[in-house]
Amino acid sequence: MQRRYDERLHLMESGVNPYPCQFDVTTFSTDIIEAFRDEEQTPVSVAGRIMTIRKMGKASFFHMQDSKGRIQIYLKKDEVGDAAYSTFKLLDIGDIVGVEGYSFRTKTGEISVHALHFELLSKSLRPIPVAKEKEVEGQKVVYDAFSDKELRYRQRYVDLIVNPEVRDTFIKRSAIVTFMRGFFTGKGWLEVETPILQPIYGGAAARPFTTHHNALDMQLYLRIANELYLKRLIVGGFDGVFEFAKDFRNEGIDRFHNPEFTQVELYVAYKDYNWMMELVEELLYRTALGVNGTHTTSFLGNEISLEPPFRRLTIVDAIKDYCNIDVSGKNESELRSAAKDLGLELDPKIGAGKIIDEIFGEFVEPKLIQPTFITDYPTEMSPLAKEHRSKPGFVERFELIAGGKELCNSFSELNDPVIQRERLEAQAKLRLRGDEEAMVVDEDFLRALEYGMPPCAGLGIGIDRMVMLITGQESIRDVIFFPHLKPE
RNA sequence: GAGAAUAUAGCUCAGUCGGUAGAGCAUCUGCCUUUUAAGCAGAGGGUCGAAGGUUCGAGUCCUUCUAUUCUCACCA
Repeated sequence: MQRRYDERLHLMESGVNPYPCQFDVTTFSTDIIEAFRDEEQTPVSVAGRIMTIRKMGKASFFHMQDSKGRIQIYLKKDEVGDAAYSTFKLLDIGDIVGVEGYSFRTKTGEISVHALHFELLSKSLRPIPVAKEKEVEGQKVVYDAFSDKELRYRQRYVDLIVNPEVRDTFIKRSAIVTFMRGFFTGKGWLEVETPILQPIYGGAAARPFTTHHNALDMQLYLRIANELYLKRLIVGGFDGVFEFAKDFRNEGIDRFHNPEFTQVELYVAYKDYNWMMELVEELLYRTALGVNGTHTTSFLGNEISLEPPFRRLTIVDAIKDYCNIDVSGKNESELRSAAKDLGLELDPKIGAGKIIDEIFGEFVEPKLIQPTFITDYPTEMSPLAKEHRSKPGFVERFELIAGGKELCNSFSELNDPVIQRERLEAQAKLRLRGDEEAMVVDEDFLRALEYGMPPCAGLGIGIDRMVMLITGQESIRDVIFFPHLKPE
C-alpha cells in the first residue's frame, strides 16, 4: 500500500492529477456491447474501475467495470500518446479511469473499446481483492473470490465492487420497493412519514431501543412499529396510507433478524382482512413477476410459487392437520397437556392463546413452504385486531407464511375504543407481571379512536424477508447493505 | 443466552510428530503492439486474532479474552 501512496506522489510530480474533477461519460459498458455492429465504429466515452490488466510492451488490455458491467479496453502507445501510456503503466487494479475511443471486436472476438484518449480519474491506494475468472465450457469459474463473510459485511463497498451478484441483489431490492410503492400509489393511497422517535412505543410486542432528548430532558424510544400513527391518520380522514419504515427492535440477531429492519405498513379504510388477503396475493405475484420475470423463486432450498390463490387455513385447522389435535374449545390446562404430549416445554405463565401459538410455531409453521395464509388467531395474542365476526375468542387476523417463515401480518383493525382500552390495559397488567414485550397504554391513540376510526384493514410486510424470498438469499445480512456487527 | 467451528501475506488457502513461515493470485523490476486465470525471467512481502502459560524451543500443546460463521434458544 505504501507503494501506491508513493505512486500518487509520483504522478502528481509528473503533472498528472490523480483526482481530477469530472469526466464526460456518454455510454455504459453493457450498452456498448448491446449496440455493437461489426460494420460500424461507434465513438464512445466510458469510465470505470480497472478490474484486470494485461500490460504488454507498447499496447495493453484491461477490463473496466462501471455501474452496469464490464468491458475490455485496448490501449496502444502510439494512439494515446507517450505521456498517457506511461501514466497507464503506473496504474493498478482498482484505479478509476476514463477512456474515449471507439468500439471494435478483437481477434479473439471480444467486443472492446479501442482507446484514443485515456486519463486517470481516481487513484486507488488500497489493493482490491479482485478474483480472476475464466470461462470453462461456458461456465464462469472464479478463482479465490473475496468470500470472507465478516470482511464482506464490514467492507460492503469492496463486496459490491468485487462480487457482481451482490450488486444484483441490492438492485433487485430497490426494484421491489419501487414496484410496491407504485402498486400502492396506483391504488390512490398516500405515502406518509410518521415519527421514528416516539415517547410511547407501540404497535408490536418487542423490546425497544431507548434514547434521550436533551432539550426536553425526556426519554424517547426508537419505534418498534408505526401502526398506531398510521391508524391516527386513518382517523384523520385518509382512506389509505402506507409507509416504508425502518423499525428497531432490541432483540437477538440471526439470519432472519437485524436490530433495524424495514417494514411497509398499509392501512385501508372500509376494508377487512379478507380483502387484504387478496391484495397481498396480487402484490406478491405481480412484484415477483415484475422484478424476476417469473412467479417462482427458490428460497431455503425450496421452489416456491407465488401464483394466487394462496392456501388459506385457520390456525385451528392448521394444528388439526399437522398435529392431529383439535384445540378449539379447549381450556388452558387441556391445551397445556396437549402441548406436553407433543413434547413441547412451555413457560407456565403463558395463557391459552399463547399456547396455541407455540404449538403452531413449533410444529406447523416450519412445514408451510408454499405461501399459506394462516387466519383467525386467538384474541389474547392480538390486542390491536378486531374480534372475529363469528368466532368468539378469535380475531380477524392473518399471517402469510412462506418458506416456513412469517412474511406478513394483517388484521381487520380494532376500532372500538372501549374494547381497545380493555385490551391495552390487560397488556399493561402483563407488563407489570414482567412481560417486557407487552404493550403500553397509549392514551393519545385511544383518544384518536374515540373520535371514530372507520372499519379498516391493516397490513405489515417485512421487506427484508420479502427481498430474501424474491432474490433467494438465505440470510437477512445479504439483503441489508450494512448489517449490524459488533465493532471491530 | 448455549454449543460447535474458524482466525496464518492484500485475497483464497496449505503448514505432518513441537524444531527459525509456504503456494497460487495480487504487488515490484525487466522483456513483450490483439491479450483475456496473458506469457517469460527475477524480486519483495508475515508481531501466525490478543494476552498469558508449558517447553531448551510454540503457527502447532494448555488457559483466558476478542471477533466472525453455523446450529439451537429468544424474537406473537
